[in-house]
Amino acid sequence: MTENYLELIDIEDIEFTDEYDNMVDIQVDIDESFCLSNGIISHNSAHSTCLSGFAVTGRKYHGAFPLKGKPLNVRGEGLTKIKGNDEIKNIISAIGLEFGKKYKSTKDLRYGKVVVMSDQDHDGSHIKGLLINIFDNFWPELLNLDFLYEFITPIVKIEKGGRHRYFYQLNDYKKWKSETNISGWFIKYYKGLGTIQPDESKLFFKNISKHLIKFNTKNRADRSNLIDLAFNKKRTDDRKEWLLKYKPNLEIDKFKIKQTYESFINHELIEYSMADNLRSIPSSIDGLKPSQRKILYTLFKKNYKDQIKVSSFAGGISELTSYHHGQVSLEGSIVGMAQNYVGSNNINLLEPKGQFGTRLKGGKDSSASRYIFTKLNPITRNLFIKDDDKILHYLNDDGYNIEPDFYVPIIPNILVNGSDGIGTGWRSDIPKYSPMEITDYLINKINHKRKNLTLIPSYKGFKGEIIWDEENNRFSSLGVFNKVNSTTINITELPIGMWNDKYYDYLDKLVEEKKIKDYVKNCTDIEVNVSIFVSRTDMKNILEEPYKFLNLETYMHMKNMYAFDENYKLKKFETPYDLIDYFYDIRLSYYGKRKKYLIDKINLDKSIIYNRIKFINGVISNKIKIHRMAKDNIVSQLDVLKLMKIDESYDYLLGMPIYSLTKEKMIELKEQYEKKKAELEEIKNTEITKMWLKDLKELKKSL
DNA sequence: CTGAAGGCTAC
DNA sequence: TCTCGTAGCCTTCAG
Repeated sequence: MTENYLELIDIEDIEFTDEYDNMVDIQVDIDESFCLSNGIISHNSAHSTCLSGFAVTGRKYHGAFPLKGKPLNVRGEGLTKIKGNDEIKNIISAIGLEFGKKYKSTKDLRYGKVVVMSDQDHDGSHIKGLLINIFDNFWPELLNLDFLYEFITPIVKIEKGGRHRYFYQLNDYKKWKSETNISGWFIKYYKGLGTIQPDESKLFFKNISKHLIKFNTKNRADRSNLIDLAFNKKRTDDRKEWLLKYKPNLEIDKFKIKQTYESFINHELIEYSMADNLRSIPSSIDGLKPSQRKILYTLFKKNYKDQIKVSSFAGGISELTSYHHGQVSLEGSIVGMAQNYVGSNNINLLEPKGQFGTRLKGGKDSSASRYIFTKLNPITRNLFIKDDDKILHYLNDDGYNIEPDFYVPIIPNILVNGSDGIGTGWRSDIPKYSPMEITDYLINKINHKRKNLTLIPSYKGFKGEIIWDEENNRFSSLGVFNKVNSTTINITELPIGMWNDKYYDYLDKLVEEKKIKDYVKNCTDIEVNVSIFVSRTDMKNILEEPYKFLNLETYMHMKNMYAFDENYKLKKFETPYDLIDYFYDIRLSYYGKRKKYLIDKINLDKSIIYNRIKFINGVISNKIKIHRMAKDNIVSQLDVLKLMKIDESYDYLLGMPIYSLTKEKMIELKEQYEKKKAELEEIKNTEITKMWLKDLKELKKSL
């Protein structure tokens, strides 16, 4: 994790030059009159970026304080929680702030300015926002006092020969790239502050005034309202509206245009919120979030022969797919995809080899990623067919092809494994359904059956019942209990999402409240078996509303079935049938694409064979003379005969081994040609729905 | 009615 | 090295 800095610097007003020459940083001596007070220094690794800088500026007037992770969103939060938050406590004591004080100047503070230094990425923007939120919430007057700044570090560095240039805006870099022949230029992206080298930190701190951007207030009320829009936990509907108005590519050049809080929220923070949704809410077509898709893509592409350690696998994914986030998070996603205990996955696309967690703790009992292994579950390729790999739209990360925007499985995986995601403005909850039933539903739909199946959520290995609750517009999952005798109840299944540990807590409470006498657990990590002992009189009451009393009921609903459509617009689905209908048209069009791809491929194969036959025939019959001929001469002979070229060359003919220039080989090729011809006819005559049905049949076999 | 908890990808 | 904290939304449940 890269640390984010709340950097405390006391300086006089800084004159910003209108023109910032970012070709080379200009060397300027640090003006000590900028600085006034003591610094606060932390002790961990990323802190060194700042400390390197302090080697130039001196530490007398600068203090740096490292933050860990995301700061608390204090808006609407109780004072007890806020005052108990270590991070907030430290920030307040470092700056010398007091709750409830209305600041007219920064004289009483230990620092006259606060500079936020965070990674130049989406989460970095979020952290800046959360810090702004703290000040606006408690000390809004401070934000009118030229108090808050951000420290800007480059996003990209380009180098050639002795020359180098830093880019601070992606648009500037893109513009340069489009206008320049980039060959010979070494291009380095700064992902996180950790990329910055110590001598570079020194350079940036030497020119500190060039790197500080002040946050300005245009209008105090507007500012506070906008910050409230972003961080008030109750204003999710306003945030939906805000995000629906999002327009991409509105990067503001902070060096040329005065940075305001308003523009920060509307042009920078909003990018985080959009990205937050993109990573948290799945695609309606493959049911995957980007990190999961990267995992799958890597498995498909690398074709590991054996199981691979989860921690090294995560490294491989980062490398291959330009995953720019933390390893721990990615490892968590791998583990999640391989889990197969009741309530986790209906089809675990990855196989768990080692302890990946159990229903006892809802998967939280998985072992560390360096101890556990995984591999592709073979059935995954029955869902995500290999022939489709060629027709997907692959994303591009700065010139490298990475995973596709979405896969197109043969059944809507989003319904198979469901999804939970929490974004900004929206969350997405999609229950799980039986892959077998979805497959049958699709087969019926393809065959235009009038009456189709009714789909009810389904969880692999679940022994209880799932029933529709008309009154509450939701499904109930019910555990399984048994009255053994007049004082004993035996429980053999817990409802979906009720993990054993959580259930024992509940029973402990019942014992404490004397609602039951005692209980005995005989559970394994797979089988539920709990005996509950009660009095005869209590038994009667319990059996009146057993599921409620025994806490054996959980719910699942279809109120938040949001997923991204094929254009990555957020789409709401009311029922699983909606999702299938949407999926159906897209999948069918992809069968069309697959068919076209296969026809083109077989056609090419056929032409190659045909031309080889013609070539061999020519050589044998001496129509083509190759003995003692220069290559150019052979090529012109082939030109005359109008043989096919591949990539502007005849290499696929001229590269044939000598021993294939025989009659026997020609006969063999003729057989192959006939085979290809038949194959082509067959595929041309196969309706795409038939192709689909064939895949579905294969899937059913492996289910 | 309010507050807390849980789920999950990220810091 | 491991454990723990934070965001974001929505439903459910406890107080």
